[in-house]
Formats: sequence, C-alpha cells, structure tokens
Amino acid sequence: MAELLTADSCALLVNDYEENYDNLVVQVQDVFPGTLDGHMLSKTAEYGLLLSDGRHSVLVMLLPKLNHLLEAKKIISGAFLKIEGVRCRTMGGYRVITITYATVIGEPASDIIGDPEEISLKLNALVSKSSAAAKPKRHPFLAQLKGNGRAYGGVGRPSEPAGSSSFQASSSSSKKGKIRAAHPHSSTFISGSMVAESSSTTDNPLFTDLVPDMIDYTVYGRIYEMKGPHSFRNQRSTGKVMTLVLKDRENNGMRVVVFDRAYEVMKREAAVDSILRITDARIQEMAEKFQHVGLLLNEITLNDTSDWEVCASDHGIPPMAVAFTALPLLRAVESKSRVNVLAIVKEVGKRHSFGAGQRVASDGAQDADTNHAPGQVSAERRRLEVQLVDPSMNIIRFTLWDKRADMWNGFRGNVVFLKDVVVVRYGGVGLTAYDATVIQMNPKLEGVSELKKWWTNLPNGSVFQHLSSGYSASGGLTVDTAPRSDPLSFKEVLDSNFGQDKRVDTFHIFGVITKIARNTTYEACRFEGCNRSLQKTGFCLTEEHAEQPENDGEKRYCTAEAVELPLIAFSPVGDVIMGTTADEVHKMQAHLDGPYSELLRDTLSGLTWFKFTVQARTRSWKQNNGRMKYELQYTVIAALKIKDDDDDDWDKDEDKDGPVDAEEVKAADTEYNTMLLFLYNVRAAQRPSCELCLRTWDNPRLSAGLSQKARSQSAAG
DNA sequence: TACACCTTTAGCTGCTGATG
DNA sequence: CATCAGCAGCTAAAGGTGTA
Repeated sequence: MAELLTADSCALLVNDYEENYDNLVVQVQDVFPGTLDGHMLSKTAEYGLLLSDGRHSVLVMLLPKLNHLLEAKKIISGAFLKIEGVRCRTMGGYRVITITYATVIGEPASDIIGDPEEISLKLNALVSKSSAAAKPKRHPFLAQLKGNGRAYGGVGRPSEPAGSSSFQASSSSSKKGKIRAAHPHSSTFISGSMVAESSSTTDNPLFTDLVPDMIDYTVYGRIYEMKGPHSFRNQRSTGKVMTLVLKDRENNGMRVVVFDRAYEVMKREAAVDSILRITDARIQEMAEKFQHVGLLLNEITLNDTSDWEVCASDHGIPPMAVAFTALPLLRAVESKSRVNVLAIVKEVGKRHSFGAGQRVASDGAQDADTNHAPGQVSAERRRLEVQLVDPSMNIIRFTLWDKRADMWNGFRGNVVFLKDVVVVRYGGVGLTAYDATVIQMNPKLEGVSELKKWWTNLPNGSVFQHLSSGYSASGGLTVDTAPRSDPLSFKEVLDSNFGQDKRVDTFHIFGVITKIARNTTYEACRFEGCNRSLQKTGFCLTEEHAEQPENDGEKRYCTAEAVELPLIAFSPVGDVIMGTTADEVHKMQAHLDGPYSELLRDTLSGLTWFKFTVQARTRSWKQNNGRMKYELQYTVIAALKIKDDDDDDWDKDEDKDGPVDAEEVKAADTEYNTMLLFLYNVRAAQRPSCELCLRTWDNPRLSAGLSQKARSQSAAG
C-alpha cells in the first residue's frame, strides 16, 4: 500500500506552485467541512481534506465541483487520491491549497499509512512582537474562530470528537520547522524537513506583514473593490465610510476603511484597479463581523491625516486576477446577480433621450399612480445600449443610463472589462451598469490580448447568437445583429404567447409594404436622440432642451409611423422603412403629387422585401377609472431591406448576420404569409379604425387571430 | 382630460440567526 | 481616539411621443 504513495508529495503541494501533476498519489487521512466560525463558507459546500504521503500530512481544500466524489463516498478516510490539478494561493498569512482535479484510485485502506505529521500552512511572516505573536492568526478558510478546532466528521465518516490538535494548534506544533514564504518564482524546493527562514520583506512589505499599531511602513496595493461611501451611526458618532479591498503583489487581500474627508479624495482620485501607496496608516484588528474569506484579519483605516496616494507605477503588483463569467453562462445566472465580464464591444448604440415620468410599473399596476401629467416639463433620462461579444460567439446587450451613458467611451473592437455588472432579464438576459459597476476600456488584464486576437482574426460573415431576445430601436443599433435568425410566419406570431404578461420577445418576420399613409412626420426636438415633438408648444418639454439650437432655422423631423398588426415604427427605424430621412419625407409631403407619391409608389411596389425585427410586449397603463388596461404591442426595432429589384443602393455589407440571399427571400415568399404593411396616417381624419385595419388582411385566419388577440387583451384590462 | 404607447434605478426599511 | 453589516424587497421618482 505504502508504495502507492508519492514520496514527499505533501511538501510538493505546499511549496510547489505547479498546477498540474502527472503522478502524485496521496492517502486521504480525513475529510471535514470547511467552515468559518461554524458556518459553511459559501452556498456551495466546501470541504477540506487532510492528505498524507506517509510521512507528512497537509490540509487542502477540495474544489466544490469535486464534491460528487465525497457524495459518492469515494473520497473517504483511507482512500487513495491521484492529484492532477492544484491551485495554491497565499491568504491571510497561510498557504491555501485547493485540489482542482483528482481521481480516486484503488480501494481505500483500512488504516492510515505511517504516522504522518501535519505540515503547518502558516507562512513565516514578519510580525511584531507585541500582538500578532501572542495572538496567532487564523487560517482564512479553516480556522475555527472560537478556537474549537476543526469540525470533524461532516462527511464520509461518523462524528469524531473535535481534535485538540486543531488546524491552528498544529501550526504551533511545527517543531519540525516552518515553511518559508516561498515566492512563486522561487525554485527553492523544500522537502521533508523544512528550514526555518524569515522572508526578507522589510524593504517592501506585504499586507501579511502588517500588524496592529505598526508604524514606519509603506505598502502598495491594487484596488479590487470600492464600496460606499455610506452613512453609519454608532453610540459615539455618525459619519460616512467607504471600504476598499486591496491586494498586494502576492494577492493578499487587505480591507481598507476610509473615513472623513479621505473618502472624498479617494472617490475622486482612485478607482478599481488603481495602485495605492499607504504609509504609516493605522492598522487595527478587524471586527469579527467584517471578516471575510479572502481578507486578512487586520485592516487599514484612513482618515484626513493619513498618508496615501494613487501611484502610476504598479510596484510589482500583478494585474487584477478576476473571475469572469462567459457570456453564454449568463443565461443561467439569476436576475440581479453581479458578475464580471470581459468582452469585445461589437456595437455602440446612440444615446436616446426620453423623459422620466409616467412610469407604469412593469410588475403589477399598484404604483401606477405616480403618473405624470402629460405636457408637463420634466427632467431628462438618457439611455445607451452597447452590444458585447465574446469568443462563444454570443452577443449580449449592455445598458447604461444617464451619467453612465454619457461617460461611455468605448468603440467597436475595444475590449471592455465590466466588474460587478448586473444581470437583468428584460427580453432575455442582459447587463445593466449599476452604481457599483466598474467599466474599464482596454484593461491590463489576463486574457485581454487573446480576446483582441480573436476579434481581429474573426472571419468575415461570422454568425453571432444573441443572448438577449432584443434591443431597443432607439439605441440605433445596426440591423446586422440578429436576436433570432429564423423568421416566423404571421400565424406563428399570432398563435404564440410572445409579449404576453411580462414576456418581451423579439423575432423576425419578412414582409412587403403594400399600403402607406401620408403625413407620418412631426417636428421634433433638435437635441440628438430626443424624439419629443415641438409641434404643440414650439419648445421641447425636456427641461434641458429648452433652448433649441438655431440650425439656420432648419427644422428637424421625426417619423412616427404605425403599421398594421399593429406594428409601430419610430425614427430611426421608420427612416429605414421609408428609405429616406423623416426630414426628406416631410419636405416631400408638402407636395403630394411630386416626389412623395413617387416615394410611396416605390415603397408600395411590392418589390421591396424587408426583414423586420419586431418586439412584442404587453403594455399596461392606468385608466382614468383607476383600472389598468393591457395591450399587446408589436414594435419594429429594426428593418433591413433584403431585396429590391430597382434599388442599387442595397448594401450587401450591411447584412452581417448571415446571408440573406435570393433563396431565403424565395423561401419567405412561399413559406410565410405575405405581410401587408399598412402604414396608416397618424392623423385622426385619415386614421383607419381598428376594424378597418383588420379588414385589410387578405388572410381571414390572420384577421381572426388578430382580433381575438385584441379582444383577449382588452378583456384582461 | 382621457387615452395609447415607451419601461429603470437609487435609496430606504427591516430583517437576518446562532447562542445562552 | 475611533469610527464600519448586508441583503432582499419594496417604493418613489424620474417624461416622452401622439390622437380624440
């Protein structure tokens, strides 16, 4: 049995920063749940193993994805484990070894081979004599803060009394020698009997070297987190506080608490990823309630007298090591979760300006009484939509609001790093920047150059799959971004539950416009992205747009077109449908017999096929009688001219989401219903009633489906 | 004035839960 | 001199386009 074991494998695990092993076999001495103060460390249970090579034993963590080996009772005391993947970190002054890949070999032995002595994982950090030496630090993962020792027997074997030789205690029993704080690149190999040696870190101390009340030091760290400031109140005082998490060059996590004026300066000058120099700031033991996995047990506090600054140099601190969530995985992520994303900017939409009132709650109608009176001047809200891609060939929509939208400075092809971006579910999965979200263009992070290379070498005509079911028309995103590639027939749309209840669905349909109405334009605010009308009052009701730019007296026009189903298309999509800008259409409209009728004739020729991207959603609003009304609505959010015999302007390059060739058009012709787009006049006199709309369908089944849908929707309201 | 359609985030409140 | 919760869940507050 003993011959199975690899000699000195425990020492290898402790000292070697290798991540892969071919033939490292150890015996499982013990299995226990990883706890901190009696609590499981995370929602995913994490387990610790005491592994033995016959001479020594070492405490390791098991990556939760290997928990199935425990559940299957394969990893039990006495079992032999072939370790193939290992991750080794320094945390809280301890070596934390995590087994990332292992297989169980052979049959478990009935007893433990030899009389192994547990190797301490405590690093020989520099400590002051006053406090830290007297109060031994605790292993960040496995220490029992109440000093009860390791919690035995959680898995695979019956309960056993908590050993007096707790993990912490065993570190003090390291009579055999201490482990040197091995540098990752150090080739020094320590086997069997280990050499006590103190690290020479006085010149450039690590966070592990800091102890309470220490003075005469300077440390450097990279900001990983920035929270607050938020208000607090206690018996003695009230104030505001900001908390940072910094990591030093060996990835030790240090909490930094910023008080008083210091947080104002910090907020102004520093950001996530900034390097901070801190000199002689107060160090104190962290209150238990703030202790957290990955953080040292001491913290630094800064106030207005503290000596710190943001540095330009990284002082040897490696780039941020961040765990990213790949785009396709976001489909499975709970709404409102915060994730980190590294992706390529595929498209940047246009900033859209709209008002901030008259909100009807998306979930439930109860708070709809916050409705604003129409025509009242109100503040502006701005939205920007960005499409991100990664090598999974998926696209996701990233939304920014107001200041965040203004501050966006990314372009197509940029690598963007989003830290703590929020997963939202609105028409499929999307991302929204919240206050805490950190946005960095072209960051210095691992994986960035690979990502850039992937984007640069992407073959032309590559097809992306959209994870969001849609995006906003007002974002001005190009039509080559397809939420779904296959077009639906009208019947399929009408028979579906698209857009019902809280669903927001985006899909494609093919169609030919056969009827079009006049006077589909109105004079709009001249501020970019704002579609509000100037017609009634002569000024924009958005407060910030009160002063209209002169523009040589030129008016700016927007299209507000409604098409049947009922479909709705505003600028800029309306412009695509019309084949010209709303401004031009408006000029033409002045002379009905001139170019406008030509435009209509061309548009209605039946030769121009469109691929429409349509978004279905149920809208709700509060009626005057206090009851809610619901209506299913179809909005055109993108229109792509896919075939026009007379039109040489058809830009083939525009169609990047897959070939839309003659064959596809033909398929649409035969497979799908011919869609009659009746662009009716929004003016009352010429606006057909709903009944009239329905009668224009030549397919009675579709008409029936539509009117039934309309009935059921109004019945719901 | 009523109706139809567009649809988010910040900030506050109040609870958490093992232990004796 | 020492100061610090965190989170889920709820709610307020934020305009714009148009017609009848």
